[in-house]
Amino acid sequence: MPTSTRRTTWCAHGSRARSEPTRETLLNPTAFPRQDARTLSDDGDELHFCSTCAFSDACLSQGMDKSALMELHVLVEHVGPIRAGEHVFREGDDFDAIAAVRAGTVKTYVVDRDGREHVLGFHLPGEVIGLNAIDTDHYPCNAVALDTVMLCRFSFPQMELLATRVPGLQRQLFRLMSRDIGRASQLAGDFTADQRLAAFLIGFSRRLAARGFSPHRFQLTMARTDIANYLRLAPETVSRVLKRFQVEGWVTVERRELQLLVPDALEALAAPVLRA
Amino acid sequence: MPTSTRRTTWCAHGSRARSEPTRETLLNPTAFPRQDARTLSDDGDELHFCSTCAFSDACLSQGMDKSALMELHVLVEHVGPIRAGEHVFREGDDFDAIAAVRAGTVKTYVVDRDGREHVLGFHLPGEVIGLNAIDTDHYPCNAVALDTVMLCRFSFPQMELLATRVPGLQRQLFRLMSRDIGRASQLAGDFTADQRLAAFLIGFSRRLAARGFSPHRFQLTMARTDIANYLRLAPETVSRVLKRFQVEGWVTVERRELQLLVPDALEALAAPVLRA
DNA sequence: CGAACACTTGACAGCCCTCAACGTGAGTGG
DNA sequence: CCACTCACGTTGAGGGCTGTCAAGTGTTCG
Repeated sequence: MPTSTRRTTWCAHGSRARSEPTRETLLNPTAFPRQDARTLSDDGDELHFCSTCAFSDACLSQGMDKSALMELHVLVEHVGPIRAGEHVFREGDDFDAIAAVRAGTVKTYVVDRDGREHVLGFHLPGEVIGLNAIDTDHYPCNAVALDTVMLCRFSFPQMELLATRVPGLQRQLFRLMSRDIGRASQLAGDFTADQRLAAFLIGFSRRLAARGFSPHRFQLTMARTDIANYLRLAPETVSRVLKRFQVEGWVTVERRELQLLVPDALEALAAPVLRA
Repeated sequence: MPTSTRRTTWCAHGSRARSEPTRETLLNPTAFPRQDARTLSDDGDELHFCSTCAFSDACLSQGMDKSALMELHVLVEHVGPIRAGEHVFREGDDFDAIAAVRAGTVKTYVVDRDGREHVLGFHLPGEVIGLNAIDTDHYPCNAVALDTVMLCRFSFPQMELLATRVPGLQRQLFRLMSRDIGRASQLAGDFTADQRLAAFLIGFSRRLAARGFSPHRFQLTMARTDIANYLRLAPETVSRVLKRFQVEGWVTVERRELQLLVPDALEALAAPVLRA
């Protein structure tokens, strides 16, 4: 019943923000101690937010003043941990918030009426989910945690309001959405299985690198089936192509542990997809 | 040279705005006379803009006050006519404006390094182009007129600025971009040629209907090759499937003139694609 | 230890792309 | 009015990529 109105399952089974701000705290942002920790796993409880956060660019580089920064900070609601298999939201839920992934991987997907699952995307730390729900006021897809996930939740009505006062935030939202448009269309092309998988691996590697993780050795947090449903291939094809890459000596694959030995070869394959 | 910085070709061969506002006019929005004409081919020289415009919803329904409406109106620069085959912008051009199609059809596409053309979308009257350029500050694709095109051009920096003062406009921009994300991902699925073409025809029909045109009988403004490159099919396949639809008695096709006889049959086929 | 699940590997078939040739309509110039 | 050109579209034959089906292996978890 996709048309029914129903409450979001946000944080349905996860614990709430580890230190839920009291109303007094909300009105007194200075209560948050300033820290300079910039580790990948920081919990965001400082003015500069999580260093991995998609909004940190907006905050730090766009000349956002301190008061605006604090206002954004007050909006944040820490959600999690959400365990693997638990849903962040489901298709048809009322849209009321977007979220930045703080840790873990979120998969967004839809199920068509034939029961086939279509994976829309995998969202890594620092990336934002929920932007495609703005148009219809309902989430048009499901979002599920692939491993243990921590989120920064932002009420969208409040975010919208703040964006009118903070041009840097508005601009960052525009950029994020614009980026999603491009990313969504890049896999729409008719590419071979090899090209698709190479593009997936290179894209994954680049996104990890952008957040400070190793681009050469990383873990695939999703099942082969998920990759297949994302790339519009059969799971068997994913398996076969990965094998072929391994035989070529371009990668090593051990369960979900992946190592890129010859990134250039994959880049060459992926070129038409990534820079189509 | 996709990395080179180069001026946009906006209105490269078309005539400029028919009544370019003077600086005084810009500062005196009341100089624009109010009109109530709401025809599909109105030229937008009134407060309510073209009735087909994607922003008219934002203006009229979101409670935008009169002064804000006038400010938006002042931003509009009428561009055209642009003749078939002329480009609105090209990949790599500096991004400085978005545009609403006022009349005609615009095709956006990219050419990969193998020389193959990938059509990203067809943009009908009332729809907006250029939103996917915000992220990189350069247009990531080409935009070409398929027939005689008229545009409403909006300087994006000015639009952004105005959006901070007019929440309704900001919201409309968010909605438009959110919609594009969804639309871009819906053809990413692995569907049969029949499903893709049915979805294309139904989608085209619906979009025309939304702007007041006949949903049952319309003209395909693009070549079979364009449709094929959009749906990731071979032109021959498009031809064959269209033929099959015609044999089934679902449509009549005469060159680019198309008539939907049994929309339900096509809807059924397209269902997995449109509401995947 | 057994069951469920994820993943791999193999055989086969089907959809659609490729290649090729032909038909058609619009525009041009004689 | 007609011949010509050219782009666009159609139709046919053949082959390749990848999906489907099936069986087997390895891993996790109860």
